[in-house]
Amino acid sequence: MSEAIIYPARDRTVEPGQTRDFAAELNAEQAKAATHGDGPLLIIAGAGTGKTRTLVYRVAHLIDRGVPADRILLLTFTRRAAQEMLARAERLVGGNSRRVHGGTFHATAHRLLRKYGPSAGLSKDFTIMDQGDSTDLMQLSRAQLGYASMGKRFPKKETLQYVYSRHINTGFSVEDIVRDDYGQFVEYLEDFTKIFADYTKRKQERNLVDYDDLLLFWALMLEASPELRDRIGGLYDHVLVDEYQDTNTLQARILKGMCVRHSNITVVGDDAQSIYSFRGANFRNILDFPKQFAGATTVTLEQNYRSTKPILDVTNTLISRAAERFTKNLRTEREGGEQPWLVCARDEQQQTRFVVDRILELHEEGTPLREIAVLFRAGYMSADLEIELTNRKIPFEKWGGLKFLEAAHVKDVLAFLRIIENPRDEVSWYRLLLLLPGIGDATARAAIDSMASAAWQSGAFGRFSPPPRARAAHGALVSLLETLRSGQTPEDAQVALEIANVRRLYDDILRERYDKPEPRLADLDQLQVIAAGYPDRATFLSALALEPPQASQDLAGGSKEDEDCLVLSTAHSSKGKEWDAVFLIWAVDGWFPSARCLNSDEGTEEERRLMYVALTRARNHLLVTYPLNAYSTRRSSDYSLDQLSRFMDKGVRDKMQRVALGSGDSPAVNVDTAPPAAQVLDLRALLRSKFGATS
DNA sequence: TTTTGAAGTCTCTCC
DNA sequence: GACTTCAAAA
Repeated sequence: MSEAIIYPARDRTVEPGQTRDFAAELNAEQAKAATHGDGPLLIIAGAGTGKTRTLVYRVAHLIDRGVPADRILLLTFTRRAAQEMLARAERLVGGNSRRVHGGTFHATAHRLLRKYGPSAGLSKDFTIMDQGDSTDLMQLSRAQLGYASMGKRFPKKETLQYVYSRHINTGFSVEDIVRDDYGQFVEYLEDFTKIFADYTKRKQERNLVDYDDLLLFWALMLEASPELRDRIGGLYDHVLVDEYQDTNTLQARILKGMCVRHSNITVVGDDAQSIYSFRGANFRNILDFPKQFAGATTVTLEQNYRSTKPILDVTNTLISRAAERFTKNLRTEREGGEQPWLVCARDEQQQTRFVVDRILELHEEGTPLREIAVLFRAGYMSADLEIELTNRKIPFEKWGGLKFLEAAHVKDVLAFLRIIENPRDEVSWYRLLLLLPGIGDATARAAIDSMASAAWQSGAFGRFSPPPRARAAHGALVSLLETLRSGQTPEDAQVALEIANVRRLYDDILRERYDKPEPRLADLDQLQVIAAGYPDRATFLSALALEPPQASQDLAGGSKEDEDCLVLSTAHSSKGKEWDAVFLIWAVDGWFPSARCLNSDEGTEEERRLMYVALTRARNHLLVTYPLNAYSTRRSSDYSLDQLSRFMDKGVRDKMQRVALGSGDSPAVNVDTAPPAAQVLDLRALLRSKFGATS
């Protein structure tokens, strides 16, 4: 399949001074959006309608028009999206576009806070906490106020963190959130407030900033200080926002503040693809845009360039069932092509085998592995598939659901670095003190209190006198910290060296704690490799919090850009991407949609949109599979594990070719019609592929 | 006060 | 099957 069919034309570079022929390279609606002048612009862009292309051309148009590149701010949802867009803009307008400021809301907030935070009473050397750290700190607040040992039904630290975060991001009152989502805890409403107050105080005292603070402080700088609003808002002449349907109220406030002077704001989104409500996103944000920004122009993109008609027929039908919809059905000129498959497998193993076999078949036919993706609702659902791919030596890369930085041993090592960076980092102190033999909760708290009363001087921990049984560990830690503090040689591998030093103490602890330490030690090796790529400790720690590596390959340090390898991804992480062939596995009711999202209509609707996102990633081949027997005892529950996802209703199924995989070596059977020869699978033949067969 | 072992709780999505 | 929490032992 040549790219020319997928896109109307390639992004074309134009010599300086030359005018770009938008009419030739974009369709009418795209061109209208790209060449829009000043003032608010809302682009409703359905899946595959050239949203990125339009945005990239708009950036090019602005630069052509004389807007300095570094006065354009491009906010995207993920780091990957930002990189892709800036790379394409560069191809279009040349290196000049590299000066466009781009990134996620959080990364941009971080950059601005480092620069302007001190003018707003924020210490310059604050530490960023990730969600796990916030949860740990919430636990400290919870315990401090004596709630840890209250009745069993007191909300857990995760619940507290969720309510807090939701409150900040949506602006809903704590009371409303608790009533709506955690009715059983209404009696503790006052306690929620008390804990949040303590949590907030701790963050300030310990110089810590959580994800929500990044956004909140950005908004507050704009709203509470006319001077800062002028300085920060004055940095940019144009603000462009991707995936606007996934922004929340707090982010809308930020945008309002950033554009208060010029109203040059462009947002792109698709309400049918809003899938981040758990993060406070509200797709009504996109509908309210014209209200928020008076005089907004709206452009709707409905011409799909990605998928074939049979695929679009399925996805259009799927989304037509949504309770509320604001975009129309998409149309395509890509007639013909393979009808999407709906494949029923006996069990997980058969599903896995089918997917792998079919992947090899596609690959034999000339589809590069990189053009094939397997999608699923949650990260763990690909476990069996990953094993099989490894056995068959098929290279793959997994997106989303990566827990590398959340792994306890990685966080442990980072905790050492963080207390060097920020001696007041209570979360890290507590974590690493508990690692030491002879130190438990009580001693750790005593040590922290002692340091706090000594104003967190660097020698404070050395002067703390631990109980006798912890004396050895205390001494070892003190000498390690001294080594780390004194080692200020400005070498390239400085952070990596620090990690090596930490590991002299930590590796033994790790071996002591885990039966199988090898994989964890290997993780730490990887961490050292990553660290070597950063100039200094502060940059390294901030980058890890804000831009966690997308795939495990990123972690190995080497870029695998060139390598042809299959993509496994959660449905969430697949957004914004497209592949020639897309498999969706585990299309089982209770799995996708996830059972825990089915209590509410909103939850169900969001799951439907999520499946829509997943299926609209496909250009030419779409295969949905579901095993009949999950035969695991993963969860005893009242929903049935062996039914096809409710979203694959009759109307959707009728537009697919339905196949039930036979048992053993017998060929697959089309359940709708007699099996035509073309659909019979030859599993044996596939085993002879170049990846080598299993026995 | 720390450690240890046993019972109990859920499983996601992401900056 | 991994992680948390609780209660009893050291």
